[in-house]
Amino acid sequence: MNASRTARERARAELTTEIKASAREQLARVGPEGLSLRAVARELGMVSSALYRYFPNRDALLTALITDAYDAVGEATEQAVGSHTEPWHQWHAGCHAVRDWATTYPREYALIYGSPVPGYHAPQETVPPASRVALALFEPVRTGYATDALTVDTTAVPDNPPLTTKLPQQLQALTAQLHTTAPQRSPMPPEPLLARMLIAWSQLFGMISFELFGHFVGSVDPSEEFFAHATSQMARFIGFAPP
Amino acid sequence: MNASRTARERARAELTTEIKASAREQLARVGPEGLSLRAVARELGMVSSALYRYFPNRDALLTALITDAYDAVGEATEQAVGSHTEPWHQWHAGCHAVRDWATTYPREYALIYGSPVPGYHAPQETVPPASRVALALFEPVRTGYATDALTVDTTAVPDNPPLTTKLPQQLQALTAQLHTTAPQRSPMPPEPLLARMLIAWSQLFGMISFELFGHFVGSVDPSEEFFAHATSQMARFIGFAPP
DNA sequence: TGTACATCAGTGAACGCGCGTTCACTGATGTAC
DNA sequence: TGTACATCAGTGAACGCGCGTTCACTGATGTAC
Repeated sequence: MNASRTARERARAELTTEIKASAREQLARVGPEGLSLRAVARELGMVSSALYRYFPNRDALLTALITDAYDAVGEATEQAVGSHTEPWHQWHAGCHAVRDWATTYPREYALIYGSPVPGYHAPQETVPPASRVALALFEPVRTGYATDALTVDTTAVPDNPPLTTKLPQQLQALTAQLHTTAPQRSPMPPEPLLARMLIAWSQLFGMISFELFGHFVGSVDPSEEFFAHATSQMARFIGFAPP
Repeated sequence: MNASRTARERARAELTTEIKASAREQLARVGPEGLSLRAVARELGMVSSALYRYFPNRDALLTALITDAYDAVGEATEQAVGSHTEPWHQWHAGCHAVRDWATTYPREYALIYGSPVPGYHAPQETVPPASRVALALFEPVRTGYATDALTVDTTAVPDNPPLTTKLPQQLQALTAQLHTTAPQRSPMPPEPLLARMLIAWSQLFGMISFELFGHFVGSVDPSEEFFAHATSQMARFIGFAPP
Protein backbone atom coordinates (compact mmCIF):
# COMPACT_ATOMS: atom_id res chain seq x y z
CA MET A 1 0.00 0.00 0.00
CA ASN A 2 3.00 2.28 -0.36
CA ALA A 3 3.23 2.36 -4.13
CA SER A 4 -0.17 3.84 -4.97
CA ARG A 5 -1.23 6.93 -3.14
CA THR A 6 -4.35 6.75 -1.07
CA ALA A 7 -7.37 8.86 -1.94
CA ARG A 8 -6.48 11.00 1.01
CA GLU A 9 -3.01 11.68 -0.30
CA ARG A 10 -4.32 12.54 -3.74
CA ALA A 11 -6.94 14.87 -2.31
CA ARG A 12 -4.36 16.54 -0.16
CA ALA A 13 -1.98 17.14 -3.06
CA GLU A 14 -4.79 18.49 -5.21
CA LEU A 15 -6.09 20.85 -2.57
CA THR A 16 -2.59 22.08 -1.83
CA THR A 17 -2.27 22.98 -5.50
CA GLU A 18 -5.67 24.66 -5.48
CA ILE A 19 -4.79 26.68 -2.41
CA LYS A 20 -1.61 27.90 -4.04
CA ALA A 21 -3.44 28.70 -7.27
CA SER A 22 -6.04 30.72 -5.44
CA ALA A 23 -3.33 32.47 -3.43
CA ARG A 24 -1.50 33.33 -6.64
CA GLU A 25 -4.64 34.93 -8.03
CA GLN A 26 -5.04 36.96 -4.89
CA LEU A 27 -1.42 38.01 -5.10
CA ALA A 28 -2.22 39.65 -8.41
CA ARG A 29 -5.02 41.65 -6.84
CA VAL A 30 -3.65 42.68 -3.48
CA GLY A 31 0.05 41.92 -3.37
CA PRO A 32 1.97 39.74 -0.95
CA GLU A 33 1.16 41.83 2.12
CA GLY A 34 -2.54 41.70 1.48
CA LEU A 35 -2.56 37.97 0.88
CA SER A 36 -5.14 36.63 3.29
CA LEU A 37 -5.77 33.07 4.35
CA ARG A 38 -9.39 33.87 5.01
CA ALA A 39 -9.89 35.18 1.48
CA VAL A 40 -8.23 32.09 0.01
CA ALA A 41 -10.46 29.87 2.12
CA ARG A 42 -13.51 31.86 1.08
CA GLU A 43 -12.70 31.41 -2.59
CA LEU A 44 -12.32 27.69 -2.14
CA GLY A 45 -15.56 27.45 -0.20
CA MET A 46 -13.80 26.33 2.94
CA VAL A 47 -13.62 27.64 6.42
CA SER A 48 -10.43 29.58 7.16
CA SER A 49 -9.21 27.26 9.88
CA ALA A 50 -9.18 24.36 7.43
CA LEU A 51 -6.16 25.86 5.67
CA TYR A 52 -4.08 25.16 8.73
CA ARG A 53 -4.16 21.49 7.78
CA TYR A 54 -2.14 22.44 4.69
CA PHE A 55 0.05 25.32 5.74
CA PRO A 56 1.09 25.99 9.33
CA ASN A 57 0.65 29.74 8.84
CA ARG A 58 0.49 32.57 6.35
CA ASP A 59 4.24 32.86 5.93
CA ALA A 60 4.53 29.22 4.95
CA LEU A 61 2.06 29.80 2.15
CA LEU A 62 4.06 32.81 1.02
CA THR A 63 7.22 30.72 1.07
CA ALA A 64 5.57 28.11 -1.12
CA LEU A 65 4.54 30.77 -3.63
CA ILE A 66 8.04 32.23 -3.66
CA THR A 67 9.66 28.86 -4.17
CA ASP A 68 7.24 28.02 -6.96
CA ALA A 69 7.92 31.33 -8.68
CA TYR A 70 11.70 30.90 -8.53
CA ASP A 71 11.33 27.39 -9.87
CA ALA A 72 9.11 28.60 -12.68
CA VAL A 73 11.50 31.29 -13.98
CA GLY A 74 14.41 28.99 -13.35
CA GLU A 75 12.93 26.17 -15.37
CA ALA A 76 11.81 28.43 -18.21
CA THR A 77 15.31 29.86 -18.45
CA GLU A 78 17.00 26.47 -18.25
CA GLN A 79 14.82 25.14 -21.03
CA ALA A 80 15.45 28.16 -23.22
CA VAL A 81 19.20 27.94 -22.72
CA GLY A 82 19.16 24.18 -23.14
CA SER A 83 17.42 24.33 -26.48
CA HIS A 84 20.43 26.00 -28.06
CA THR A 85 24.06 24.97 -28.40
CA GLU A 86 25.63 28.22 -29.51
CA PRO A 87 26.52 30.42 -26.46
CA TRP A 88 25.40 33.61 -28.24
CA HIS A 89 22.01 32.07 -28.90
CA GLN A 90 21.86 30.55 -25.44
CA TRP A 91 22.37 33.94 -23.85
CA HIS A 92 19.70 35.58 -25.95
CA ALA A 93 17.24 32.75 -25.41
CA GLY A 94 17.84 32.87 -21.65
CA CYS A 95 17.31 36.60 -21.38
CA HIS A 96 14.15 36.51 -23.45
CA ALA A 97 12.84 33.60 -21.42
CA VAL A 98 13.22 35.61 -18.22
CA ARG A 99 11.39 38.57 -19.72
CA ASP A 100 8.66 36.43 -21.21
CA TRP A 101 8.02 34.78 -17.89
CA ALA A 102 8.09 38.12 -16.10
CA THR A 103 5.60 39.79 -18.42
CA THR A 104 3.32 36.77 -18.25
CA TYR A 105 3.41 36.62 -14.44
CA PRO A 106 4.18 40.18 -13.38
CA ARG A 107 2.97 39.77 -9.78
CA GLU A 108 5.02 36.69 -9.24
CA TYR A 109 7.99 38.51 -10.67
CA ALA A 110 7.33 41.36 -8.24
CA LEU A 111 7.04 38.86 -5.42
CA ILE A 112 10.56 37.57 -5.92
CA TYR A 113 12.37 40.51 -7.52
CA GLY A 114 10.42 43.45 -6.13
CA SER A 115 10.46 44.96 -2.67
CA PRO A 116 10.99 42.48 0.13
CA VAL A 117 7.84 41.74 2.11
CA PRO A 118 8.13 43.54 5.47
CA GLY A 119 8.18 41.15 8.38
CA TYR A 120 8.77 38.16 6.16
CA HIS A 121 12.11 36.40 6.27
CA ALA A 122 12.79 33.97 3.48
CA PRO A 123 13.92 30.62 4.87
CA GLN A 124 17.03 28.87 3.56
CA GLU A 125 14.96 26.55 1.40
CA THR A 126 14.28 29.36 -1.07
CA VAL A 127 17.98 29.74 -1.88
CA PRO A 128 18.47 26.83 -4.31
CA PRO A 129 15.41 27.67 -6.46
CA ALA A 130 16.48 31.31 -6.40
CA SER A 131 19.84 30.55 -7.97
CA ARG A 132 18.50 28.53 -10.87
CA VAL A 133 18.05 31.52 -13.22
CA ALA A 134 21.49 32.87 -12.45
CA LEU A 135 23.10 29.49 -12.98
CA ALA A 136 21.22 28.99 -16.24
CA LEU A 137 22.51 32.32 -17.53
CA PHE A 138 25.98 31.39 -16.34
CA GLU A 139 25.96 28.32 -18.54
CA PRO A 140 26.68 30.05 -21.87
CA VAL A 141 29.41 32.13 -20.24
CA ARG A 142 31.13 29.07 -18.89
CA THR A 143 30.91 27.01 -22.05
CA GLY A 144 31.66 30.04 -24.20
CA TYR A 145 34.81 30.64 -22.24
CA ALA A 146 35.80 26.99 -22.34
CA THR A 147 35.29 26.65 -26.08
CA ASP A 148 36.68 30.03 -27.10
CA ALA A 149 33.28 31.05 -28.45
CA LEU A 150 33.60 34.05 -26.17
CA THR A 151 35.93 36.86 -27.10
CA VAL A 152 37.98 37.61 -24.04
CA ASP A 153 39.25 40.88 -25.37
CA THR A 154 40.83 43.68 -23.41
CA THR A 155 39.85 46.22 -26.01
CA ALA A 156 36.24 45.11 -26.07
CA VAL A 157 35.34 48.25 -24.23
CA PRO A 158 37.76 51.09 -24.90
CA ASP A 159 40.27 51.74 -22.15
CA ASN A 160 38.84 48.81 -20.31
CA PRO A 161 40.95 47.42 -17.52
CA PRO A 162 42.60 44.33 -18.96
CA LEU A 163 40.76 41.15 -18.12
CA THR A 164 43.66 39.94 -16.01
CA THR A 165 43.34 42.87 -13.62
CA LYS A 166 42.51 41.92 -10.05
CA LEU A 167 38.94 42.56 -9.25
CA PRO A 168 37.10 43.29 -6.02
CA GLN A 169 37.64 40.51 -3.53
CA GLN A 170 33.95 39.94 -3.10
CA LEU A 171 33.81 38.15 -6.40
CA GLN A 172 35.81 35.39 -4.78
CA ALA A 173 32.66 34.62 -2.85
CA LEU A 174 30.81 34.28 -6.12
CA THR A 175 33.53 32.11 -7.60
CA ALA A 176 33.44 29.86 -4.59
CA GLN A 177 29.67 29.66 -4.81
CA LEU A 178 29.78 28.80 -8.48
CA HIS A 179 32.36 26.14 -7.79
CA THR A 180 30.13 24.41 -5.29
CA THR A 181 26.77 24.82 -7.02
CA ALA A 182 27.82 24.16 -10.59
CA PRO A 183 29.80 20.98 -11.30
CA GLN A 184 33.28 21.87 -12.47
CA ARG A 185 33.25 20.35 -15.91
CA SER A 186 35.09 23.25 -17.44
CA PRO A 187 37.58 25.90 -16.34
CA MET A 188 36.16 28.74 -14.25
CA PRO A 189 36.07 32.00 -16.23
CA PRO A 190 38.35 34.71 -14.84
CA GLU A 191 36.87 37.18 -12.41
CA PRO A 192 36.69 40.18 -14.73
CA LEU A 193 34.59 38.10 -17.08
CA LEU A 194 32.38 37.04 -14.19
CA ALA A 195 32.02 40.71 -13.32
CA ARG A 196 30.76 41.48 -16.81
CA MET A 197 28.29 38.66 -16.50
CA LEU A 198 27.04 40.10 -13.23
CA ILE A 199 26.70 43.52 -14.80
CA ALA A 200 24.68 42.09 -17.67
CA TRP A 201 22.65 40.06 -15.21
CA SER A 202 21.70 43.09 -13.14
CA GLN A 203 21.04 45.07 -16.32
CA LEU A 204 18.62 42.39 -17.45
CA PHE A 205 16.60 42.44 -14.26
CA GLY A 206 16.82 46.21 -13.93
CA MET A 207 15.36 46.57 -17.40
CA ILE A 208 12.56 44.11 -16.71
CA SER A 209 11.74 45.79 -13.39
CA PHE A 210 11.64 49.20 -15.04
CA GLU A 211 9.29 47.87 -17.67
CA LEU A 212 6.97 46.06 -15.28
CA PHE A 213 7.00 48.68 -12.56
CA GLY A 214 6.12 51.49 -14.92
CA HIS A 215 9.36 53.43 -15.19
CA PHE A 216 9.51 53.09 -18.96
CA VAL A 217 6.02 54.47 -19.52
CA GLY A 218 6.24 57.42 -21.87
CA SER A 219 9.89 57.00 -22.78
CA VAL A 220 10.59 53.37 -23.74
CA ASP A 221 7.10 52.24 -24.47
CA PRO A 222 6.54 49.59 -25.79
CA SER A 223 9.81 48.08 -24.63
CA GLU A 224 10.10 44.95 -26.73
CA GLU A 225 12.50 46.18 -29.38
CA PHE A 226 14.58 48.03 -26.86
CA PHE A 227 14.83 44.87 -24.82
CA ALA A 228 16.14 42.93 -27.81
CA HIS A 229 18.63 45.67 -28.57
CA ALA A 230 19.87 45.83 -24.99
CA THR A 231 20.25 42.06 -24.83
CA SER A 232 22.43 42.11 -27.91
CA GLN A 233 24.50 44.94 -26.55
CA MET A 234 25.08 43.14 -23.29
CA ALA A 235 25.93 39.93 -25.13
CA ARG A 236 28.63 41.84 -26.98
CA PHE A 237 29.69 43.50 -23.74
CA ILE A 238 30.26 40.10 -22.19
CA GLY A 239 32.13 39.03 -25.28
CA PHE A 240 29.84 36.56 -26.97
CA ALA A 241 30.68 36.32 -30.65
CA PRO A 242 27.61 36.67 -32.83
CA PRO A 243 27.35 33.62 -35.09
CA MET B 1 -0.84 90.26 6.86
CA ASN B 2 0.02 88.32 3.73
CA ALA B 3 3.81 88.50 3.94
CA SER B 4 4.31 86.78 7.31
CA ARG B 5 2.60 83.49 7.88
CA THR B 6 0.11 83.24 10.68
CA ALA B 7 0.75 80.95 13.63
CA ARG B 8 -1.88 78.67 12.20
CA GLU B 9 -0.06 78.40 8.90
CA ARG B 10 3.23 77.69 10.59
CA ALA B 11 1.68 75.06 12.83
CA ARG B 12 0.03 73.46 9.84
CA ALA B 13 3.26 73.29 7.86
CA GLU B 14 5.12 71.87 10.83
CA LEU B 15 2.55 69.22 11.59
CA THR B 16 2.39 68.24 7.93
CA THR B 17 6.13 67.63 8.06
CA GLU B 18 5.82 65.67 11.29
CA ILE B 19 3.07 63.52 9.85
CA LYS B 20 5.20 62.70 6.85
CA ALA B 21 8.22 62.00 9.03
CA SER B 22 6.26 59.62 11.19
CA ALA B 23 4.76 57.97 8.12
CA ARG B 24 8.26 57.52 6.68
CA GLU B 25 9.35 55.76 9.85
CA GLN B 26 6.37 53.48 9.67
CA LEU B 27 7.16 52.77 6.04
CA ALA B 28 10.46 51.31 7.19
CA ARG B 29 8.70 48.96 9.57
CA VAL B 30 5.66 47.81 7.68
CA GLY B 31 5.99 48.88 4.06
CA PRO B 32 3.66 51.00 1.98
CA GLU B 33 0.69 48.63 2.21
CA GLY B 34 0.84 48.49 5.97
CA LEU B 35 1.09 52.24 6.33
CA SER B 36 -1.73 53.17 8.67
CA LEU B 37 -3.18 56.57 9.39
CA ARG B 38 -4.24 55.41 12.84
CA ALA B 39 -0.70 54.36 13.72
CA VAL B 40 0.70 57.67 12.51
CA ALA B 41 -1.86 59.55 14.58
CA ARG B 42 -1.07 57.38 17.59
CA GLU B 43 2.64 58.16 17.32
CA LEU B 44 1.91 61.87 17.15
CA GLY B 45 -0.45 61.70 20.10
CA MET B 46 -3.40 62.71 18.02
CA VAL B 47 -6.70 61.14 17.26
CA SER B 48 -6.85 59.42 13.87
CA SER B 49 -9.58 61.62 12.47
CA ALA B 50 -7.42 64.70 12.99
CA LEU B 51 -5.16 63.60 10.14
CA TYR B 52 -7.98 64.25 7.71
CA ARG B 53 -7.36 67.95 8.20
CA TYR B 54 -3.95 67.42 6.55
CA PHE B 55 -4.46 64.66 4.02
CA PRO B 56 -7.81 63.82 2.45
CA ASN B 57 -7.06 60.09 2.68
CA ARG B 58 -4.38 57.44 2.97
CA ASP B 59 -3.44 57.53 -0.70
CA ALA B 60 -2.77 61.25 -0.57
CA LEU B 61 -0.27 60.66 2.22
CA LEU B 62 1.37 57.93 0.16
CA THR B 63 1.57 60.27 -2.81
CA ALA B 64 3.28 62.89 -0.66
CA LEU B 65 5.85 60.35 0.50
CA ILE B 66 6.48 59.19 -3.06
CA THR B 67 6.91 62.71 -4.34
CA ASP B 68 9.27 63.56 -1.49
CA ALA B 69 11.34 60.46 -2.17
CA TYR B 70 11.67 61.20 -5.88
CA ASP B 71 12.63 64.76 -5.06
CA ALA B 72 15.21 63.57 -2.56
CA VAL B 73 17.05 61.21 -4.94
CA GLY B 74 16.62 63.70 -7.71
CA GLU B 75 18.17 66.51 -5.75
CA ALA B 76 21.00 64.37 -4.41
CA THR B 77 21.85 63.29 -7.94
CA GLU B 78 21.58 66.78 -9.38
CA GLN B 79 23.92 68.13 -6.71
CA ALA B 80 26.43 65.34 -7.25
CA VAL B 81 26.44 65.86 -11.00
CA GLY B 82 26.51 69.62 -10.61
CA SER B 83 29.59 69.56 -8.41
CA HIS B 84 31.71 68.30 -11.30
CA THR B 85 32.44 69.67 -14.74
CA GLU B 86 34.04 66.68 -16.38
CA PRO B 87 31.36 64.34 -17.86
CA TRP B 88 33.23 61.19 -16.76
CA HIS B 89 33.27 62.48 -13.18
CA GLN B 90 29.72 63.71 -13.42
CA TRP B 91 28.51 60.25 -14.43
CA HIS B 92 30.36 58.56 -11.61
CA ALA B 93 29.22 61.10 -9.04
CA GLY B 94 25.63 60.77 -10.18
CA CYS B 95 25.62 56.97 -9.99
CA HIS B 96 27.20 56.94 -6.57
CA ALA B 97 24.76 59.57 -5.35
CA VAL B 98 21.85 57.37 -6.31
CA ARG B 99 23.35 54.37 -4.54
CA ASP B 100 24.25 56.39 -1.45
CA TRP B 101 20.75 57.72 -1.19
CA ALA B 102 19.27 54.26 -1.76
CA THR B 103 21.37 52.56 0.90
CA THR B 104 20.61 55.35 3.36
CA TYR B 105 16.87 55.23 2.73
CA PRO B 106 16.23 51.68 1.54
CA ARG B 107 12.50 51.70 2.25
CA GLU B 108 11.97 54.91 0.38
CA TYR B 109 13.94 53.46 -2.49
CA ALA B 110 11.70 50.40 -2.39
CA LEU B 111 8.66 52.66 -2.32
CA ILE B 112 9.52 54.27 -5.63
CA TYR B 113 11.60 51.62 -7.41
CA GLY B 114 10.22 48.42 -5.90
CA SER B 115 6.95 46.67 -6.56
CA PRO B 116 4.04 48.97 -7.29
CA VAL B 117 1.60 49.28 -4.40
CA PRO B 118 -1.53 47.29 -5.30
CA GLY B 119 -4.61 49.44 -5.57
CA TYR B 120 -2.59 52.65 -5.61
CA HIS B 121 -2.41 54.67 -8.80
CA ALA B 122 0.23 57.35 -8.90
CA PRO B 123 -1.29 60.66 -9.96
CA GLN B 124 0.28 62.76 -12.70
CA GLU B 125 1.92 65.07 -10.17
CA THR B 126 4.52 62.38 -9.38
CA VAL B 127 5.86 62.40 -12.94
CA PRO B 128 8.07 65.52 -12.85
CA PRO B 129 9.85 64.57 -9.59
CA ALA B 130 10.24 61.04 -10.93
CA SER B 131 12.18 62.21 -13.96
CA ARG B 132 14.71 64.31 -12.05
CA VAL B 133 17.22 61.48 -11.51
CA ALA B 134 17.04 60.38 -15.11
CA LEU B 135 17.49 63.92 -16.37
CA ALA B 136 20.41 64.49 -14.00
CA LEU B 137 22.14 61.40 -15.35
CA PHE B 138 21.37 62.53 -18.88
CA GLU B 139 23.27 65.76 -18.30
CA PRO B 140 26.82 64.36 -18.66
CA VAL B 141 25.77 62.40 -21.75
CA ARG B 142 24.40 65.50 -23.40
CA THR B 143 27.31 67.77 -22.56
CA GLY B 144 29.80 64.99 -23.22
CA TYR B 145 28.35 64.52 -26.68
CA ALA B 146 28.25 68.24 -27.35
CA THR B 147 31.84 68.83 -26.27
CA ASP B 148 33.35 65.69 -27.77
CA ALA B 149 34.28 64.46 -24.29
CA LEU B 150 32.36 61.34 -25.19
CA THR B 151 33.83 58.83 -27.57
CA VAL B 152 31.15 58.05 -30.08
CA ASP B 153 32.94 55.03 -31.39
CA THR B 154 31.46 52.30 -33.49
CA THR B 155 34.08 49.85 -32.34
CA ALA B 156 33.52 50.60 -28.68
CA VAL B 157 31.84 47.25 -28.37
CA PRO B 158 33.09 44.72 -30.87
CA ASP B 159 30.77 44.09 -33.79
CA ASN B 160 28.52 46.74 -32.43
CA PRO B 161 25.98 48.13 -34.81
CA PRO B 162 27.36 51.48 -35.93
CA LEU B 163 25.97 54.38 -33.99
CA THR B 164 24.19 55.68 -37.05
CA THR B 165 22.06 52.57 -37.34
CA LYS B 166 18.35 53.12 -36.93
CA LEU B 167 17.14 52.04 -33.56
CA PRO B 168 13.76 50.92 -32.26
CA GLN B 169 11.13 53.53 -32.93
CA GLN B 170 10.14 53.72 -29.30
CA LEU B 171 13.23 55.74 -28.55
CA GLN B 172 11.68 58.53 -30.55
CA ALA B 173 9.27 58.88 -27.66
CA LEU B 174 12.22 59.31 -25.33
CA THR B 175 13.86 61.82 -27.65
CA ALA B 176 10.67 63.83 -27.82
CA GLN B 177 10.35 63.71 -24.06
CA LEU B 178 13.91 64.85 -23.56
CA HIS B 179 13.36 67.67 -26.01
CA THR B 180 10.43 69.01 -24.04
CA THR B 181 11.70 68.44 -20.51
CA ALA B 182 15.32 69.46 -20.99
CA PRO B 183 15.99 72.83 -22.61
CA GLN B 184 17.72 72.31 -25.94
CA ARG B 185 20.96 74.13 -25.30
CA SER B 186 22.99 71.53 -27.11
CA PRO B 187 22.49 69.01 -29.90
CA MET B 188 20.50 65.91 -29.02
CA PRO B 189 22.70 62.82 -28.88
CA PRO B 190 21.90 60.21 -31.53
CA GLU B 191 19.51 57.44 -30.61
CA PRO B 192 22.05 54.63 -30.34
CA LEU B 193 23.88 56.69 -27.74
CA LEU B 194 20.63 57.31 -25.91
CA ALA B 195 20.05 53.58 -25.98
CA ARG B 196 23.36 52.96 -24.27
CA MET B 197 22.49 55.53 -21.67
CA LEU B 198 19.22 53.74 -21.04
CA ILE B 199 21.02 50.43 -20.74
CA ALA B 200 23.45 51.88 -18.22
CA TRP B 201 20.56 53.53 -16.41
CA SER B 202 18.65 50.29 -16.01
CA GLN B 203 21.88 48.50 -15.05
CA LEU B 204 22.42 51.04 -12.29
CA PHE B 205 18.99 50.57 -10.77
CA GLY B 206 19.04 46.83 -11.31
CA MET B 207 22.28 46.60 -9.39
CA ILE B 208 21.01 48.75 -6.54
CA SER B 209 17.77 46.77 -6.34
CA PHE B 210 19.69 43.49 -6.28
CA GLU B 211 21.84 44.80 -3.47
CA LEU B 212 19.01 46.22 -1.38
CA PHE B 213 16.56 43.43 -2.01
CA GLY B 214 19.01 40.74 -1.02
CA HIS B 215 19.91 39.10 -4.31
CA PHE B 216 23.62 39.75 -3.90
CA VAL B 217 23.81 38.11 -0.49
CA GLY B 218 26.43 35.39 -0.58
CA SER B 219 27.75 36.18 -4.03
CA VAL B 220 28.52 39.91 -4.30
CA ASP B 221 28.65 40.80 -0.66
CA PRO B 222 29.64 43.49 0.28
CA SER B 223 28.80 45.16 -2.99
CA GLU B 224 30.62 48.47 -2.74
CA GLU B 225 33.69 47.67 -4.82
CA PHE B 226 31.65 45.81 -7.38
CA PHE B 227 29.39 48.81 -7.68
CA ALA B 228 32.35 51.08 -8.39
CA HIS B 229 33.68 48.65 -10.94
CA ALA B 230 30.34 48.31 -12.69
CA THR B 231 29.90 52.08 -12.80
CA SER B 232 33.26 52.46 -14.53
CA GLN B 233 32.44 49.72 -16.98
CA MET B 234 29.15 51.31 -17.87
CA ALA B 235 30.79 54.72 -18.20
CA ARG B 236 33.15 53.20 -20.74
CA PHE B 237 30.26 51.41 -22.37
CA ILE B 238 28.51 54.73 -22.91
CA GLY B 239 31.71 56.19 -24.23
CA PHE B 240 32.86 58.58 -21.53
CA ALA B 241 36.57 59.18 -21.83
CA PRO B 242 38.37 58.71 -18.52
CA PRO B 243 40.29 61.89 -17.67
C1' DT C 1 -7.67 98.73 20.94
C1' DG C 2 -11.90 96.10 21.36
C1' DT C 3 -15.60 93.39 19.95
C1' DA C 4 -18.36 90.05 16.86
C1' DC C 5 -18.10 86.71 13.74
C1' DA C 6 -15.82 83.26 10.74
C1' DT C 7 -12.49 79.87 10.16
C1' DC C 8 -10.34 75.85 11.21
C1' DA C 9 -7.62 72.21 14.24
C1' DG C 10 -8.50 68.63 16.98
C1' DT C 11 -11.90 65.42 19.76
C1' DG C 12 -14.35 61.20 20.66
C1' DA C 13 -17.72 58.07 19.44
C1' DA C 14 -19.38 55.27 16.03
C1' DC C 15 -19.95 52.39 11.54
C1' DG C 16 -18.71 48.39 9.26
C1' DC C 17 -15.16 45.84 8.00
C1' DG C 18 -11.30 42.18 7.75
C1' DC C 19 -7.59 39.73 9.73
C1' DG C 20 -4.54 35.33 11.87
C1' DT C 21 -4.88 31.83 14.86
C1' DT C 22 -6.76 28.43 18.47
C1' DC C 23 -9.76 24.88 19.98
C1' DA C 24 -13.04 21.29 20.86
C1' DC C 25 -15.88 18.88 17.73
C1' DT C 26 -17.82 15.59 13.92
C1' DG C 27 -17.49 12.46 10.45
C1' DA C 28 -15.07 10.35 6.71
C1' DT C 29 -10.98 7.62 5.23
C1' DG C 30 -7.23 4.32 6.15
C1' DT C 31 -4.96 0.35 8.68
C1' DA C 32 -4.11 -3.81 11.38
C1' DC C 33 -5.73 -7.89 12.74
C1' DT D 1 -13.89 -10.09 3.99
C1' DG D 2 -15.16 -7.89 8.27
C1' DT D 3 -14.53 -5.42 12.35
C1' DA D 4 -12.21 -2.08 15.79
C1' DC D 5 -9.43 1.52 16.19
C1' DA D 6 -6.45 5.37 14.65
C1' DT D 7 -5.74 9.08 11.68
C1' DC D 8 -6.87 13.16 9.72
C1' DA D 9 -9.83 16.80 6.91
C1' DG D 10 -12.92 20.07 7.67
C1' DT D 11 -16.38 22.79 10.92
C1' DG D 12 -17.93 26.68 13.53
C1' DA D 13 -17.44 29.58 17.28
C1' DA D 14 -14.50 32.47 19.59
C1' DC D 15 -10.40 35.64 20.98
C1' DG D 16 -8.33 39.88 20.37
C1' DC D 17 -6.85 42.82 17.22
C1' DG D 18 -6.43 46.79 13.73
C1' DC D 19 -8.12 49.39 9.97
C1' DG D 20 -10.24 53.86 7.00
C1' DT D 21 -13.53 57.10 7.20
C1' DT D 22 -17.64 60.03 8.83
C1' DC D 23 -19.82 63.19 11.85
C1' DA D 24 -21.45 66.42 15.24
C1' DC D 25 -18.91 68.80 18.63
C1' DT D 26 -15.67 72.20 21.30
C1' DG D 27 -12.46 75.59 21.68
C1' DA D 28 -8.66 78.17 19.92
C1' DT D 29 -6.91 81.34 16.30
C1' DG D 30 -7.63 84.89 12.73
C1' DT D 31 -10.18 88.86 10.50
C1' DA D 32 -13.11 92.88 9.65
C1' DC D 33 -14.98 96.73 11.38
